[in-house]
Amino acid sequence: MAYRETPRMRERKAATRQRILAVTHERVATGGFRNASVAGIAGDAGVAIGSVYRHFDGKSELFAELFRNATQREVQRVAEALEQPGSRQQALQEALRVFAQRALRAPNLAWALIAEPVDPLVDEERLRYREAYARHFQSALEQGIANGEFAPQNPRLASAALVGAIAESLVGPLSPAAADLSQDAASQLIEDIVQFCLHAVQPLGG
Amino acid sequence: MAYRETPRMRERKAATRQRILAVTHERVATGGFRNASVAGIAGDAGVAIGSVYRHFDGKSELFAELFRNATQREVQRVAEALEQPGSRQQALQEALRVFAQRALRAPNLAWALIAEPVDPLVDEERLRYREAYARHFQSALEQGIANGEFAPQNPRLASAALVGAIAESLVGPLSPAAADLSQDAASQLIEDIVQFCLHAVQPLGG
DNA sequence: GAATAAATTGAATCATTATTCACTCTTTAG
DNA sequence: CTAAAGAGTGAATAATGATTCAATTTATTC
Repeated sequence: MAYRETPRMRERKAATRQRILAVTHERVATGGFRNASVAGIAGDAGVAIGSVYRHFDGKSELFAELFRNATQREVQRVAEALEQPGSRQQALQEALRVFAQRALRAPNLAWALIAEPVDPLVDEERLRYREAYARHFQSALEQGIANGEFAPQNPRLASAALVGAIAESLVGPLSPAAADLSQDAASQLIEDIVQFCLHAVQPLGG
Repeated sequence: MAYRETPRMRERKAATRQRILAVTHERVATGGFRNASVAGIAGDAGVAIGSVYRHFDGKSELFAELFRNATQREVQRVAEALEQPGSRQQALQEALRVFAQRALRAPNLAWALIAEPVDPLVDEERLRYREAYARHFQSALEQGIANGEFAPQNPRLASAALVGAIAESLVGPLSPAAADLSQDAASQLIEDIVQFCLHAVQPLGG
């Protein structure tokens, strides 16, 4: 026998794998999954096309893993905001702000994660992603409804509607490109959105 | 000279053109623009592939025209509801209901019109479509804000958020497939959505 | 019926991308 | 240094789907 995988090689391979994921992220964040061809990714990562297939079983698997990584981070941030003890209104407000801020900072990425059609493997991940959001928002809404901080309503639907309202406001073609917004205008937009969403779930009494 | 276009032929051509548009609509309503290949369209319409190109300059133009037709109808319905005189709340409620009902009845079409990425020509039309919606919703909101029926808010943003909330609630993967809903469940879903949206724009006092 | 012009056809072509695989290059162990 | 085994390569292949166009058919006029 002669060749055996060493820690050195294992690390190097892991680094390449990471690099491929990183440049894919870059491409998706710039122009969506459509913009992420295998040839382009390989080029950006400085490896041959075939090498991408050495690290991933195929484009779908690469995309699915990327999606999982990216969304995990997003959901994590929102979940943290919602897990703050105390007023459900304040927790929801903060979570919405986090969601909106992150989406506004990377609108193409947000769109790719929320809505862009890609392929069945990614769709599966997306389902999990949405369910994760729904779980968090929904439970905060349920708690708030129970303690009177929010109006009685269908929490599952409201959670979807909140996500939709934010997504459309931020990434829909109606909104000016995020890049063109001044810092102030961006903050104002986020505050408007958060206000709209909070208002939507609050009891009519205030 | 010998051949000259006669009314008979003109009609026949127009009929074929219409048939192509109709089967394209059918396909888009079933599985989105992705499902509408030129070969499939030609087959459905009972003409050769090449004939599609006799009636349309290309797939993009065919799609753009189809999109224009389909959205015109949608916007028209919503606009009619909003143009009812009297309470802005009631008008908005009715318009939201119409929007939601139509989207729920043809969720794939709704998704194709609202969000599916297709090509730049369609994107242009989509921009107009959204602007048309925005104009109508926005002006109703502005009137309602002015007369105190709605809470003071950014009407442009609220209009986008309303569209997003409905779209996500209805066509997002969280919602069960529309086909599986009983008549009652569908009505309930629509009422919940309308309630959410109305609540979002109402003054806190009620 | 013959001549003409337009309409129709669909196989061939072009374009785009994912995927493969025979080959070369590197790394490792002895 | 050499042999073995894995890693890396990228031209070739495969799959999909839009578009073209030479040949054919059909409609019209005289």
